[in-house]
Amino acid sequence: MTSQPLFHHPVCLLGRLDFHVQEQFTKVLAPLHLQPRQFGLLSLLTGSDGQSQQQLCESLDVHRNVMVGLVDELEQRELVERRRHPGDRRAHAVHLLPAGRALQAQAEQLLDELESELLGGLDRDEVRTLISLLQRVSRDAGLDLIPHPGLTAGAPAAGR
Amino acid sequence: MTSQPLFHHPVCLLGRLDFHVQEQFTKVLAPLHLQPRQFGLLSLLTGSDGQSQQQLCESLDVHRNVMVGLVDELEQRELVERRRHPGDRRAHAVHLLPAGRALQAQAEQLLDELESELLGGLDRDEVRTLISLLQRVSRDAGLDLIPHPGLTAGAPAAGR
DNA sequence: TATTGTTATACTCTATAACTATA
DNA sequence: TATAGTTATAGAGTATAACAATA
Repeated sequence: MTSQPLFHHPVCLLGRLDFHVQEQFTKVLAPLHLQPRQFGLLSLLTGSDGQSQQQLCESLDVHRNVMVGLVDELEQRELVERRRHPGDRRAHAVHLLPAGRALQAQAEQLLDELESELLGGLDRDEVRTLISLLQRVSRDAGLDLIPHPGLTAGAPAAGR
Repeated sequence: MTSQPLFHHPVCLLGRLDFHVQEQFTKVLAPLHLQPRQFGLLSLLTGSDGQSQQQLCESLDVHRNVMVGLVDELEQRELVERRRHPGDRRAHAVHLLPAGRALQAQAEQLLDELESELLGGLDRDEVRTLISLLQRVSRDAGLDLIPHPGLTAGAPAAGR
């Protein structure tokens, strides 16, 4: 036993790396007063504005009570706005405001820089390989990486 | 924008996958009444018995107050034992008891099975590549994967 | 003076349940 | 009856500080 057996386990390796990465991610976003999940929320809206809180919950994998607080804070800061949902009067349609779009772009740039640092030791092909392998494992585990409606089965599966 | 932009980010992809993986890991260990960190603790002792709580803290990346509780429970279950530390009377030397060694082996087998499931969609080379890439990124980030003393620099670096 | 282990306290996060208004 | 959003409450988990024994 010359080297640490614990981190021969992919599960442990993944756990330790992710812990560090999420910590860095949180630190990078802190000056923008954004939590990672709030960044995720803004990013989802960038892709498809006006989703209900329930839809956002499923994509972000948080409970709906938590979503209330996330949207509350973003709405107070006028980054996001609750409007009437067309077609379901129980639901709110969450819309991105200009300041929210701008902040998301800013955050995304910081994230890109962080990822450049984290993956700086790998070349382009290795980065592509790593992402592709993580995506495959995720999909095999049944995680929705493309939570858009209407893509139930046989989706185009970009880059696999 | 046809596919979800959030999970093009390695940081988000890693986070979501790890969340799922750690959840599965926790479920798999539950019948043994072991938390992932307790498994980690037992595994560290398997590699090198009699470490101080402080040493275990650094390897597992938990605070020393948390370690007290982890060892407490394992000691109550007679999986582990606190003995006098030779050379430092402030410290405790944590030793693995036979039942602890047996339980660790059992847990490790369950973990191996989980990993086979999780990585079942990849072939041998792909698994090796994934682990190797994760290890490189971890090392580049300064994470100690081989926390053994005396291996400060120029370690053999298995599989890199 | 610094460090190991320990305990107590406060704070954050999360999970559960209940409620309302709609469907 | 079931669902979207909200609120309140309790529990788990975490971080901070303080303490005794030893270095």
